[in-house]
Amino acid sequence: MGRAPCCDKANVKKGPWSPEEDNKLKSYIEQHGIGGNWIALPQKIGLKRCGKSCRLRWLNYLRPNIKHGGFSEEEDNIICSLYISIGSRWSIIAAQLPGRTDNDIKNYWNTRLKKKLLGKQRKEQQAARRGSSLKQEMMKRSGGGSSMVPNSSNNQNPQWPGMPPTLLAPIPYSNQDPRFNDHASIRKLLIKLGGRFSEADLPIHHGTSTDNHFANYNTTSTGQQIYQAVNIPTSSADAFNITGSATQFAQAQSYVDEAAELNVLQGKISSFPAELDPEIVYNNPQGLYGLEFLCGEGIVDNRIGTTGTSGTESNFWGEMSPLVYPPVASNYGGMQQGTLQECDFGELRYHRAN
DNA sequence: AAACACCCCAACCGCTATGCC
DNA sequence: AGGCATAGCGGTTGGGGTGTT
Repeated sequence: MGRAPCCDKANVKKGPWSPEEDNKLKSYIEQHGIGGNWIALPQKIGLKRCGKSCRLRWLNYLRPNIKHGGFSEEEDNIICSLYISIGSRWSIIAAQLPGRTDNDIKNYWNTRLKKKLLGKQRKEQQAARRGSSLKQEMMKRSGGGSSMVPNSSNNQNPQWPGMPPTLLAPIPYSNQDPRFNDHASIRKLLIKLGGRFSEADLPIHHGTSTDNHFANYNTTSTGQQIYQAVNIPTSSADAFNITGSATQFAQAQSYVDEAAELNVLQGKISSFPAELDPEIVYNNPQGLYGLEFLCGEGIVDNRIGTTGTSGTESNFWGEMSPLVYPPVASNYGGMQQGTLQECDFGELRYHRAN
């Protein structure tokens, strides 16, 4: 048995809005407000539209101070940063971008930013391939060596000191690869890239005027930017420039609180190289199983090659890379006593207990 | 110039959250 | 406390626009 429809579908107009309909809706709301009931609104003003449709039209298009297109570099970074930290909560992301609607950001992400990101990934992969073949060539000339043991001089990742280079090895990419069709994978990829991408990485360019803002894209921006953007809210609610409703603020704040808690948790994990000996990780896949969510599946994929790929939002927080969340010591005690026990991090509890 | 392919975005759909009775 | 109505959200779709062959 399905849910009762919100309106009489037969007597409701669908499709694009006409200027007349827009005018009716806009002038009514400007004079009388919404009146707390979107469902009743279309009848009041003689519109043959569903209340939901009116609401969407107002929020996404007619509302004052709405911006369309022309996303700035700063907005790109904010979107990417928040996507890393909270995923596809478009309404919350929109609350951080004055004049932007969740629908707009969602569309922008799906049509532009995601592709930009994948373009970057492809480039890195090509670069890595080139580097890898060069390395093989040098190995041949020098008499070779064990591929199983990383060279000590190579054992640091320049971008993330202390992190074995293997952990950030490029993930094989193809357009058809289903791994890149889900949000979790994209987010991991974004984290891996440190949020860096430039216009040059954009595989497709439409040449519209709205693309101009990419012209000055700072290609030297680093994961630090992402780190800052993501972490600012955890230290101060003021940093969240809430332009939405009080509800949105409360909701956003709750995510911020969650993120702050995760900071603590991830802070513990982020000392991975010291506390989780890479040797153990590499040589003991069973021990790692269940922990991949703390390090990103790509890590396990690359090194061990066996991991479950649920790819669902259910383990959303767990999928966040510790790279994004540096240690925050102050709340660690509380985290140990409180949140951790309530979280369903079975494997984590297991490893903590052992 | 026409046909086709691809992209973008407005709008829809279905689900969950919330508030009220 | 439970049920219902509405609001709000995120995923998806379809049509128009633009680029390519």
